[in-house]
Amino acid sequence: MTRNGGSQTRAAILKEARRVLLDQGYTSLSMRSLAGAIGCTPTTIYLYFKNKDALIHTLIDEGMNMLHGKLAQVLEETADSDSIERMRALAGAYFDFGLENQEYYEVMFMLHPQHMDRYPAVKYRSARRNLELFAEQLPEGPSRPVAGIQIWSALHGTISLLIAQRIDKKFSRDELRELAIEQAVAMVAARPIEN
Amino acid sequence: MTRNGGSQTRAAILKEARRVLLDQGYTSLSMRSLAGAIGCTPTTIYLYFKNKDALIHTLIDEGMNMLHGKLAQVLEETADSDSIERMRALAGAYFDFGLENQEYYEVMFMLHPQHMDRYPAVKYRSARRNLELFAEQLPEGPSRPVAGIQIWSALHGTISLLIAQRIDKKFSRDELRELAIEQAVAMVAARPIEN
DNA sequence: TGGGTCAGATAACAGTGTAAACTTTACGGT
DNA sequence: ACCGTAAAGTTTACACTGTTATCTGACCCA
Repeated sequence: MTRNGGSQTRAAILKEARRVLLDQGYTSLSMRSLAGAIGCTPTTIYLYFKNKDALIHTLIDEGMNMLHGKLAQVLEETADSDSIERMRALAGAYFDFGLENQEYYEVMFMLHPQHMDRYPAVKYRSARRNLELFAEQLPEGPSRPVAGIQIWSALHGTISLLIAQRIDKKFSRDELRELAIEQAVAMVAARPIEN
Repeated sequence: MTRNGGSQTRAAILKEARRVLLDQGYTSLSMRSLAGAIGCTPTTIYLYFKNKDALIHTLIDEGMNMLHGKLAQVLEETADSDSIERMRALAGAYFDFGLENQEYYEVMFMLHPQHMDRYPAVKYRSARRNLELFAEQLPEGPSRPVAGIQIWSALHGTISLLIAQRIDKKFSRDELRELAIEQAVAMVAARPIEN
């Protein structure tokens, strides 16, 4: 490969990795095919990423930031609405992000924990930031954080089962989307659990 | 390998596959290590299973039957309870099955759709049977089937995020379990959506 | 002119799923 | 008792995978 000052190569690796991830899926993302596509040898990638997991972690980070950008935008657009309408928009945006960026969603939330072993704890910040946006729409109280997780989990359940193709095709995505969103909305109105 | 009449070998393959799946996890389940453990060559396995996916499909089937057995037992035990109590027990049993048989749960509901491509459509029956048990606890109506899916999805969301280790450890499993179950129960009491 | 440093390449190790061709074993019929 | 056949299992090979240790070549600076 012609030398180009390092950071350009790193960028090329990530660009191609994104492309493969979206076009062919995670399974096709191999260090060798990646190197072949950008015109370098596999070992060159190891100059910029400690290993394949580190590369994936970078993609996870990207995904988390994309998601945060989208959710933050929704919050801005619904600043004048009530918290129910805001949650409806937020849940809808999360759902759509998952299905429109399936391969990103997969590495972000579905990839085997083995690949997360070396995921630096610091980086979870960008992930947590996203979830807090859900919790913040809920009435204050000691159970607010866990209720935020619950909303997220339920949305994730539908999305991940759709992505994993475990739901009978006779159920339409729109139908499932609507139901998942309304369940999230219901938790905004619900009285917080006292304890 | 000493010859033993075929079906014994098939049984040995499945037994060892189960063991590896539960002890070392899906990632460690390789045709070669499997063959090594039962004392045959990798190609012998191909006499009994078309390929690795076919072997996994068999394990998925096993898991589906295990799950069905457990849920059916719960239904028997709660035959005299009301539908709310029955759903509480059902959801709890599903949740516990997922976390007590993580590796089974993974291949059943979380494994990449690529591995499902060749999963014979007929076999989905055993999967559907499980989900219908949820729907049957709901009030009758046109939206009953999809509401059953919704209950299942929400439960799956929490379980799969726990298995994938994407939930902050400060949230206890019991807390998340309770919340997930109560959300399922809430759908039994809810008025069905009229349309 | 000589070092040193950094980007990248070579070659190799250990592993993966899978297919074609080959060998061994067991059994049923003459 | 023998032999042919079919089943059961093995050998060998292909085309992949992630990863490492070692080596090469280019550039900058003293």
